[in-house]
Amino acid sequence: MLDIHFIRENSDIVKAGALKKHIDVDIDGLLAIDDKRKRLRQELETKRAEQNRRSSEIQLAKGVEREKVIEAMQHLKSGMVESEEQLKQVMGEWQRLMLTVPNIPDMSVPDGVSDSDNLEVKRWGEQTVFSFAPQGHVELMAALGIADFERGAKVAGFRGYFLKGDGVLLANAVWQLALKHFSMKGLVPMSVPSLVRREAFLGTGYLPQGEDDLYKTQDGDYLAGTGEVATMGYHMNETLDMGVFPVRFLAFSPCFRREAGAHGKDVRGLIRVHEFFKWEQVVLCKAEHDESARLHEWLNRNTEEFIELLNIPYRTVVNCGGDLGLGQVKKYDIELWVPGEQTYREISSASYFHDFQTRRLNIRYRDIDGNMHFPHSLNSTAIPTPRILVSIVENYQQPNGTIKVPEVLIPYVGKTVISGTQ
RNA sequence: GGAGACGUGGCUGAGUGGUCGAAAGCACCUCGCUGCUAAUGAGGCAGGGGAGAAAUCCUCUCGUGGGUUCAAAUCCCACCGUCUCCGCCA
Repeated sequence: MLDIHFIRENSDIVKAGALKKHIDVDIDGLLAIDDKRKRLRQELETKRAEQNRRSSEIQLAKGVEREKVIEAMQHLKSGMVESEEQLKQVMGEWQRLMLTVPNIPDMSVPDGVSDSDNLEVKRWGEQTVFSFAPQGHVELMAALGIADFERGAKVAGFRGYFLKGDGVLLANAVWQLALKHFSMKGLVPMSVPSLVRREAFLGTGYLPQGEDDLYKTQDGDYLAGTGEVATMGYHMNETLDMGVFPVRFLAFSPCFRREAGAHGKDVRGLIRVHEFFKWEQVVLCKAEHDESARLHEWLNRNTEEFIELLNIPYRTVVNCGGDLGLGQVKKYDIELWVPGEQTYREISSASYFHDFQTRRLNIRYRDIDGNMHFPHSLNSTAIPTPRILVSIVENYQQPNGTIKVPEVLIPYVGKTVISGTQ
């Protein structure tokens, strides 16, 4: 959510921002409603002031005088009911519109409509060259018996999967290495809920617009698609001490995604699944743009370093306006080389939001002068499993269909080659 | 699933119809005292919105939303949340 004062004073910038994000929003409509809201409020406040004045007179008045004032009050009050009703209606509309106003993308965000317009800003490592015809991860893993997609579908339905034997070891090894790598950066590990109340989804900006992408329980809670939701909810409705910044969390959680709009996409394998696990970096910092931008680079670099440890070729893109979420100011995606598809596939997403989320979540802090501010928030994937396994097994495959274990994972996997689980 | 209790400022916690946006303590800030630290004295200190150059003034907020009343933190209703006990259970 943006500050209404900011929207009023910078309506051109807000409109341009929405345009860049290809999001339809009625700023003029909002401003008209806001005028109405201000006017009604003023009227009502004048009447209330009158009421309060009279009310204190009643306390002092005695006898007949008192009766007279009370009667006058009754008239005054009936005149207020209508204004109150009107204001309530206007407020409802106002709030609904406020939730639709997107945050403004940074100057450095390129124009574009979809992820195909994202701009590559970095490329690391050589695309893996094979002396044989490389296989895709589905065939590789199924043949080794470290994943089972057929039974996955039998039991869990479309996009279901089992990991098995060394597939589990591999996933576990990634988790452990991630825990070590990201903790050493100063992030505090946290195991966070996936089953979360609606409030935190509204606060992070996943609702009200993203209802279709979420699984909902019969109790009205939702299954989170990312640990970001619970982690941002952690300090919801709190006033923080300035000394805590930057707050840096490393959240681990199961993630659930309906993939409602992705029916034809990535129908096989571990790229797009309904249920996975993710380490997520979440940061709160002082309300300063430079600090946000600096930490954004830092978060993204943390993940790049992790991929470099695994020694998998990747590229980093800066997402175009049309590929940004409602609250995001700027976003980097890291994409790993997937030999089976001869393309780079997204593994990570790092974004910052300024105070868009903290406003909605009512997270505040007091500065040295005692003034209240909404801190800035950022988040970035640390690493998701099992998607990361796709790039690991495909890039590390050998002619005989076995998988070399990446050097850094050997201590955790306990072997150098994955040669099959029966 | 059954029964009950509770929800007040950054925190703890008092407050059962007007003089309450709210005692007291902690934390914090300013000034004073004090070689330093510690201790201590005086004062200040909730948030949102509006008017104003400012001082200040107006208004709303005691979980949320309704209701009663001239007047609600306080009474009534609904909802949300938290806790305790019993039952079940990994």
